[in-house]
Amino acid sequence: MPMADLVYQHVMRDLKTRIRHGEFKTKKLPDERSLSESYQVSRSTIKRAMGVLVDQGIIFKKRGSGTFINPLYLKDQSAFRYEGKNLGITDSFQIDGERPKIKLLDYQVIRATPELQQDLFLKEDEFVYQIKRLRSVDDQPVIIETGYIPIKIVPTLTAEVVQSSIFNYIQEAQGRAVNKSFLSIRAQPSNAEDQDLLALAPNEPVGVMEGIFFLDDGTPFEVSNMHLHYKYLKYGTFVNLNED
Amino acid sequence: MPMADLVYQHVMRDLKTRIRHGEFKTKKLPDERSLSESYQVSRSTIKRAMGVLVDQGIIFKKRGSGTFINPLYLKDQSAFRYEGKNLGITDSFQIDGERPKIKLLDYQVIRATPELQQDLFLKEDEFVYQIKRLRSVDDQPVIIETGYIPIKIVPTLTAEVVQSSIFNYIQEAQGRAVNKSFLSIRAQPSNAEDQDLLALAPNEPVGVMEGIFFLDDGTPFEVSNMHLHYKYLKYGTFVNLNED
DNA sequence: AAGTGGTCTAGACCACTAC
DNA sequence: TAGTGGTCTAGACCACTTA
Repeated sequence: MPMADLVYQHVMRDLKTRIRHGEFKTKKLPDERSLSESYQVSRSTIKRAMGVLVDQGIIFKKRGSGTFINPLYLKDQSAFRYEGKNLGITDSFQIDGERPKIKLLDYQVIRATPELQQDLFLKEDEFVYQIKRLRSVDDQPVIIETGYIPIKIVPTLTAEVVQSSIFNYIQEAQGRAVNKSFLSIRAQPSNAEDQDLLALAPNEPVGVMEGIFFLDDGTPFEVSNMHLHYKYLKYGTFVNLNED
Repeated sequence: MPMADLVYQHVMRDLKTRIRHGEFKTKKLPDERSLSESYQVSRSTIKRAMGVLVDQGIIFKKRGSGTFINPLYLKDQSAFRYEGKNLGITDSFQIDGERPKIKLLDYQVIRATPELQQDLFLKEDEFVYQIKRLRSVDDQPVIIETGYIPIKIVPTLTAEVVQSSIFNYIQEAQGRAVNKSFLSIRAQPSNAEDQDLLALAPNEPVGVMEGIFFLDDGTPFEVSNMHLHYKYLKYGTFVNLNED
């Protein structure tokens, strides 16, 4: 991450920190004009910073009254570990700031199935990498991930690269960033492999996340199927039922 | 719906229509300054309108180059049905267009627990309805839902209303709509009650969704805890991996 | 160098809430 | 009536892409 020192991002992060530290006991934030004054930035910038927190479900606003902290955020911040839109998925997956270890389970090139052809906009007889990996945090296996990437997009992929971050690799090698995805989330009973690799009891389930990841020019880059240890499937999101 | 005639929403909808009608064959939209001119609004307003479309995955921007239409949007708009809308939650819960049957399991008024006081912005000694319902589709039990609603918001609630749609009721009775929610989603092994009510085998899990629903003025309206039959827990969303 | 999107400002005016 | 968030403007300046 560039970690730019944009003003609104700085304000946003600072507010988040102050919220987490319980500074606003009344659950009410200072009004926008005061914040504009204290941060020495324009009110527009305050609004933008707050807008991110609203999208993340951390705060909400009541016109005429003020800005309030979402009680759920204070109650169970772990549910916000992925913070709505900013799900750190697959390559950039992080838990408590620590990058998971990766074990390569399988790595080969296969002919794209009809489904993959559709999802990745491939023609018949095009090929994809099939990459199966196990990610662990603190020796706790967390995700079994099977990814499919068209060889024509990353013809230079190697087994070595695949054991770290593919997203970083394509960013560095080609200057193209992965910045959007479509995700679908569900749950199901664990199968034998899940139980084996994720150290699950037979009655414990897995979360299933299927995603299509896009490059910044809109090209579908990867289809990924993930089985998550159920304790790590926690998705918090703010849903605005308007705006369409 | 108020369907306000906000400028940025008008621009947003107009752009979406023009995109759908294939007006921009080159996949490139006019630049922001031109649009500002042609719509006779400020560039900021153009940016805001476009921001909504970016969030919806319909367009994407490349600094220095321009604004482009996501090819996936033109090829398969159905994949873009978009978030909350199909989520189908609680009252508006729908599966394949069919409204589920509701069985009332429990209905009483209790003193708000400290946790509920916090989530619903209640003072001590305020009361809430506790409503436990089982929803079924085609005789298949799907959701065990326990909801908590402050009596002061809907003092006229009855057992009869509770067996259909509370959201519709408050909309009709008070003209207030539920239009925002914060949801947290996870999964866990089913307990005895889950297995009994949802007809689950011991190894089959439940999806757990906890939500706070807000009225259009920002008032927290309901806290809901749902146990879903795992086959009906499916959440799809667009994720922007930037901004954090 | 020209064009395009990104950030930020300073302020006007509106809509709603609380007292 | 005072306070708060919402919308919109007009414009400055920056960063990146393309040529």
